[in-house]
Amino acid sequence: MDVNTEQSMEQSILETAERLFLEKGFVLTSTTEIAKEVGCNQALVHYYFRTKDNLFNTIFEQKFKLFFQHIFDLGNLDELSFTDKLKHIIESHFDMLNANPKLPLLIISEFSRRPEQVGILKEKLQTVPQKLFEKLNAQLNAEISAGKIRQTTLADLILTMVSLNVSLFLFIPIAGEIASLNEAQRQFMIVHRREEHVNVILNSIRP
Amino acid sequence: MDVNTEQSMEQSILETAERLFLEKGFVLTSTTEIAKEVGCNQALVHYYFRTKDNLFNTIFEQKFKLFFQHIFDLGNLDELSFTDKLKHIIESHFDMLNANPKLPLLIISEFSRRPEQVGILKEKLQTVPQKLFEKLNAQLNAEISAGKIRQTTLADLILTMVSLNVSLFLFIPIAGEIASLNEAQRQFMIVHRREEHVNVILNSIRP
DNA sequence: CGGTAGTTTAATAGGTCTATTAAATAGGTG
DNA sequence: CACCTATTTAATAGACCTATTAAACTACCG
Repeated sequence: MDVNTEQSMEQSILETAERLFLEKGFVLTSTTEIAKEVGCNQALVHYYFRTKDNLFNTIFEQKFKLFFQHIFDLGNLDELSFTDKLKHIIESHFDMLNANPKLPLLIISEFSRRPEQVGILKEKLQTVPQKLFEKLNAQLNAEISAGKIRQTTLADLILTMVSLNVSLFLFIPIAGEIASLNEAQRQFMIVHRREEHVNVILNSIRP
Repeated sequence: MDVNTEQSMEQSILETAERLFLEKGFVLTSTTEIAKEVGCNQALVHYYFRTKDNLFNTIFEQKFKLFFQHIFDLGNLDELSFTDKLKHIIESHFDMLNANPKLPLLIISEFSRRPEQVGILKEKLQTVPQKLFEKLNAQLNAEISAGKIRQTTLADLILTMVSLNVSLFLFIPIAGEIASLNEAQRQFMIVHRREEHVNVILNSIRP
């Protein structure tokens, strides 16, 4: 088989399923529809993945990791000041979401509506880089002690960042439906808010 | 019929449907299940509301209004400074969400996943109090001109507020599942973040 | 060329869901 | 009581969904 030009059915199913799950969520995506989009028989989906839950978990283990672990993956720019590191983390987290704008809703809905099922992936997420958190935390506390940053915690800062970044991409479809944003307006909003999130957070930690 | 002690079936169906829609979303809630919880025949749900879509729209027109219009409903504390008004708006918005913690996910998922259906309610939301927005906006611009607040827009401030407040209640189920928060920890987090959201926003607008 | 393992399909069981229909029941009014 | 309207139920049509099974197809290997 020509591996370069023609992908395996298994791979096609995976990619189509990923796209559909992200677009419509777990419940509204049927194995029948996945098969139709791939152009294969519906039984083939079950041949490769046995159950719809399996297929979902196979795909989104990786997505969950992306979503949760990305935050600390680049806090190791050692030479930078805390503020510059923070700016970098915010922008990089924002960019990750911009590249995966439908990921937050999927993760939030699946966690909220089918916690038992998604909880299976829980232990695989526990690999949060504790080390990097501790290092950043130490640097933050040093700056607080030096009176350069107001009293706060790293957890609060991260929660604020994730809240701002995630919400933007959650709200864009609503804004699109209600305020009828066109593509240019949508793009402007994204660029503008990227800056604004940095401003808000950096301003908010001044003493 | 004893109206005081025994509600009508129609009312029971409405209340049960509201609870289930909020818990599990539109797709995962069936008219069969609503009927079972109410203790009536499934056809009765359709007798009163004809379709599941009707039932959903009947219930959530009011919820949508609550969600979108609450923001400006109390910006009319004329004597307060802009900063104090803003603090008041943030806290009041937060409290509304705390009283309806499952509302944000429902609204966001339904808008994102079934925009056609929910778009029907769009025009009913257009009644945003333009007047109050303009008044607040004028006051903000005055303070900016006076150099008391950094350059920003009211829309940005509101988006930031909604992002912070909404996200907290979106993330709590996830935090509960992953970090296994108990009820006391959950409550502490809510009280703490209510203060923090005010701090972040008010600090962030200093010049 | 025959066999064999892996892939794909057709067919279908068994379940649930929405919505409709016709029949049963209840409650009030003349 | 007889009637009438509004409510409630039982039954079911029709659609779709997940998962399984057995049969067909393909390609490679000896």
